[in-house]
Amino acid sequence: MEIVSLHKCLSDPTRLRIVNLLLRGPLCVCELQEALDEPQVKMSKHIGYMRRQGLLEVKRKANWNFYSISPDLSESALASLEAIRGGYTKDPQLSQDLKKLEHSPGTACR
Amino acid sequence: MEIVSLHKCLSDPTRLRIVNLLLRGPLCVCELQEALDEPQVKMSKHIGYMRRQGLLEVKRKANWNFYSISPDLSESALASLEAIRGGYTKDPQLSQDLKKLEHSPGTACR
DNA sequence: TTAGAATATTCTTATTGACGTATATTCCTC
DNA sequence: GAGGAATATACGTCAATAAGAATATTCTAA
Repeated sequence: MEIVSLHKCLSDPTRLRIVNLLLRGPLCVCELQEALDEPQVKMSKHIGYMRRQGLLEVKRKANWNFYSISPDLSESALASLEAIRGGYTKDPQLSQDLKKLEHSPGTACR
Repeated sequence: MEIVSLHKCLSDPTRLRIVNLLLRGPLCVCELQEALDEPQVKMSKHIGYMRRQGLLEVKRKANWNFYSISPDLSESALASLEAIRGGYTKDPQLSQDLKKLEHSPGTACR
């Protein structure tokens, strides 16, 4: 994955929030949607963007698409992502998203 | 500095090249220009962009503007930049820029 | 005080990106 | 195989960005 492409993925608030959650493990679109409380089309398009850039990969299970950070990333790319995971949890929005995800009442996809 | 703003700065090839060089220390515009071999206006505008975002700071010395990575960055932001410094020197363009900078025949600003 | 060097800004144009509405696709279940 | 749930795509619009040409600004030095 291109360095520039990685940072393009991280340069939008919604995408940053998505990546922040996916750093904890694969999630289905509906889980992301619930955690971020954003319209379906918005989520889908940002996810599609990151998929085209090679940052995300998808696995289909029955009716649900589970997305995760691509396992093919370079060390450098992973280091950039770790910077988010580690430090940016101080960001109120990002940490709130994580809380909401943890306390989510369980969605149909699990 | 906003997380998103930092990544916007890193999401353009020219800006990435500039940051890559500035991670080694302050440089004057003409040095950057020579190392990257890009038109003056292009350099100036990208530098201005990063300055407005809070990533760069400037110190004027006589006729020259020396730019450097802002010292006010958060730990997280610094970690993101370290990811570039450390790993992305594998990138042919970025490492070539560094070489060209080191072997530069000395510009008037020094 | 003028010429010139270093750098920034303005203007225009073309491209990309973000968003919403509506619609399509895919798969499951009955 | 029809209906519905989960997700993606198409289309139109508007804002942001990138690039080059031309011009402006700021400082130095003679």
